Amino acid sequence: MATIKDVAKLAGVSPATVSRVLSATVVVSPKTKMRIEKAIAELDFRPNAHARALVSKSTHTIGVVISQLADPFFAQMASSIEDVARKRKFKVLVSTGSLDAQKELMAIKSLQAQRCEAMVVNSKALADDVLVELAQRIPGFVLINKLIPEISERCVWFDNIGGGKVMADYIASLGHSNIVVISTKERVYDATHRLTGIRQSLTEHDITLPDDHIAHGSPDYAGGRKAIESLINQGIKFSAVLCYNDAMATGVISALTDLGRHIPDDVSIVGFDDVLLAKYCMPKLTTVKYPIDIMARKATELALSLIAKDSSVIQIGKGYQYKPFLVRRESATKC
Amino acid sequence: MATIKDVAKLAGVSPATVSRVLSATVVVSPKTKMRIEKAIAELDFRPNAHARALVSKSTHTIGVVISQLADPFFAQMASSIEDVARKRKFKVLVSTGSLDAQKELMAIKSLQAQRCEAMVVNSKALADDVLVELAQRIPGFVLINKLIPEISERCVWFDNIGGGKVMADYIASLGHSNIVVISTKERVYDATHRLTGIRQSLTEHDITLPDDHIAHGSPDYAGGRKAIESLINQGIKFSAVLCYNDAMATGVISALTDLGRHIPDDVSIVGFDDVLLAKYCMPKLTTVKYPIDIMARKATELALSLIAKDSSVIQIGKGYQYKPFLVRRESATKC
DNA sequence: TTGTATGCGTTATCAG
DNA sequence: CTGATAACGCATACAA
Repeated sequence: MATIKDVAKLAGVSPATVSRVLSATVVVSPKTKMRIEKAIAELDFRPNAHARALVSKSTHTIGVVISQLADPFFAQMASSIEDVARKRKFKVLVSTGSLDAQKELMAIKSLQAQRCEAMVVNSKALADDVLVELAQRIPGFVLINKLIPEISERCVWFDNIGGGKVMADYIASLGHSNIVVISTKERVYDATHRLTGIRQSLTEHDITLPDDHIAHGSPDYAGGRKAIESLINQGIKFSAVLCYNDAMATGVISALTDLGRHIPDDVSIVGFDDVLLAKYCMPKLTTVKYPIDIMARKATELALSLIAKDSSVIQIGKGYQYKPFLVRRESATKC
Repeated sequence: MATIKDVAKLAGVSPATVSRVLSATVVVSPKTKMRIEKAIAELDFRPNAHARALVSKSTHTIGVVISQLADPFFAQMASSIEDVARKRKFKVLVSTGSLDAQKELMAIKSLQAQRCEAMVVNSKALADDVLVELAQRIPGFVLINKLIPEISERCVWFDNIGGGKVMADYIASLGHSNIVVISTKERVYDATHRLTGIRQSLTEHDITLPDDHIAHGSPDYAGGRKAIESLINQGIKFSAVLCYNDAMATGVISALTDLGRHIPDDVSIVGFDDVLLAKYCMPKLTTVKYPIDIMARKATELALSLIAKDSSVIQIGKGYQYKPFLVRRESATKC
């Protein structure tokens, strides 16, 4: 690929002048400018971003760390980040961290090696103190899935406990008292927090939730199926199912329907997240809204503002917590 | 951030020696090696990828161009690419091109500026000759959504015409003859090819498909709803609906169900793509499998092999066409 | 085994 | 307005 020297030679000027028309920061005579632009086009020249990064010490790149891209929830998140990044002329580097602390750290280190200026990370496995250290070391580091008090101004998070409450409150208000919970062990924080919220709410409503009314599974369709089947096989009776997420809820619906149970007449089901799926499935899911798109946008803007040189005002806030709310659709009804 | 010089100074050696332990290509005495590694850890040093790229002329980066990340289909594609890339220690740079030729070109140019060695692009809007030129200029360029004869060995594509046939053949074999098609105008190639396949099949079965039996909409849930509603409002009768994709199919199911029609007893519906959604919705979608995960893996491997220096054997094939097949689930039945 | 010097492609500083 | 020249951080050919 052609370099700035080639362009300079072809246009009969010095590399410095070519650089000037590229950055458009200094005035160049219209004549030579035209000549240079012609040479650029002719050679199909593209300024080497690495050389630029090296000398300018700025890469205009934002890194994204998520566990997996294929999950609609994370895809939505990545998409929102990409959207605001692109509008600000930032490139997006994606690194997946699975659910493994080692891999997550590798992902972040790789992003550091690329000299990403900003970083939005959804960490499932890294210890808090490691994340705190990382945040201190990396100026544009923003955490998107949890609050760590020491770096609260770098956190954007969702009130999962409140989310658990919302779903349990609703189902209690519908008159249900035989409730089961489909949870997961794979996304530690989220799941335990949601469960905590559920327990709080149920206690307030004087509804008991025995341990054997809680089943675990992988946080997807298959996991939902298996979990609800295990509950049924144990002979547990229930009129309402509170699910860790929408995907599991669809698995529950499917398993129950196969067994001849009607949703929501026989059993009410509440999901969590409100991914696209929730609107598409039948019956449409009543679920708890997790505004990941808005959160991802905010996180990206936060990360970008942290590294903005032109902003004289540095805002140190207390972070951004987002609240859940119920989306009433068709999968839950009165007992 | 610390540089190689800082490390060298701290370890009491020359930068060259540090570089040697980093690349692990030349033997360094165990003692100095240990000293250097200690210094690296102490300074939390990360080799600057840009400086490396500049001098080594290799970035180990693969670029991905897709129209949008939020769509489950593209998310799956990006995920598969990322997966094989990571296993080969390649970074992934994502650029979205919407459905606009200008933006797609911008996305590719940006990836070029980053000196991506490989590129997997799903182009919806760029003209074939532009793509051919791009492929010729960029060694690791692979097209994932269509065949362009001039660069067939750089193409991985799906037989959309065959896919249209598969769905129409099936619905015809079930005895349906009043068929409507829900298509879209937003993804030109795919949609017209699928429609072509449908027409071919129907002609073979002596079934007519009047133009007013074809409705268009955005390729999503809402588009499916609107399209089928417009058909109904026109008073068109049908017992089977062939949809451009699964998302539209769910919209159709929803609209029809709202109108009291039962799926599949009253109306049979066939989707396309077999995204996750198809398994989750109710009734589960009978659909045409589009093996995007396998295709994306293949495309990535192809792109990577194109730039592999160590492969003495260069395979010039005729590209990779993937065939559709029907996934029979619950949304279609005998007339 | 290790150190020195050079260059990768750009930008920025300083003269002219 | 334009042209040398140095510097960014690293890898490598060449010396030692």
